[in-house]
Amino acid sequence: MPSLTIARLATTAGVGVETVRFYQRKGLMAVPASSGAVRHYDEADVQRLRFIRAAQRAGFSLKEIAELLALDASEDRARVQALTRTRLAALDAEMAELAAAKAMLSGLLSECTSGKAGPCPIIATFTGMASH
Amino acid sequence: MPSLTIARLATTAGVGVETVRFYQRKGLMAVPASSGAVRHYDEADVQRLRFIRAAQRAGFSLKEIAELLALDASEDRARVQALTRTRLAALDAEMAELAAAKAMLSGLLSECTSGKAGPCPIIATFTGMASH
DNA sequence: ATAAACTCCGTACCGCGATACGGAGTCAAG
DNA sequence: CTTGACTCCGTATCGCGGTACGGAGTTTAT
Repeated sequence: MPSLTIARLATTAGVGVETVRFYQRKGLMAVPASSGAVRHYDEADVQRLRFIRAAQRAGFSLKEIAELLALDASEDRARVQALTRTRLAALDAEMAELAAAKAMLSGLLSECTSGKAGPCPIIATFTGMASH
Repeated sequence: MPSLTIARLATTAGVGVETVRFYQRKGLMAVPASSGAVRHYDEADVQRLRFIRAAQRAGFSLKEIAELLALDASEDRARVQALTRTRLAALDAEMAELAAAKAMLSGLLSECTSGKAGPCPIIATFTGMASH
């Protein structure tokens, strides 16, 4: 059985030791029972940490991730699907926001590049497109 | 001259009174000189607040927004363009992240919808695609 | 067997962007 | 001319996601 110290666990999963402890405090990971004074971790813990990072990249909060982790072992497909659909919708909204922001900034950039002299009309550019 | 109290300024711009004060403390807005005990605001302040919200939507931090506001009156087109280009690049990166997250979640959703019974393989789905 | 490195655990602190609280002063309506 | 709403200002607190510190105990290499 591959037994890791907390430092090896952390570096394997690409996080800091303090972050692992933080996740333990937040209930995202169990603190393993220690036979002795030093606690040991295994491959499942690495997977769990990797999952947490991936879910964060998908925009889930740590609280939601805790729920997903709890759900992983459960049969509650409906709940998982609900969380997932909610997040997908949020992602679509965020992408639309980003697209709008890109358009705005591109506009500012061309305004600011083409003009000859004087200040770029930063505030005017933004507020003109701020209808949201 | 349209003179607004802080509460009317705030609600007109769609923020809270405390938020206006917060921005003043952060140097994003000047505290107007008061003739008397109550300070007065005008349309330019509303524009400024709207600009702040728009710039936030574009992903600028308050610190960067403070710089943009300072730059608005200056002739430093190069600096404005640099900030803008940096933010555009960051937006592209964020959009790629979101697209990847969408793909991941869509995968999970179909996994979880199609299967008959038992738990959805949440962790497995994420960690399998976590190559990033 | 001793020094260096690591672990454990609690607690404090960080940056960000707000939001809340509370006392004193002020302003407008009845 | 009082009452109630609003303002001013300082300071405290919040939620999020960590990061840092420090003392005591434990492993590991030499």
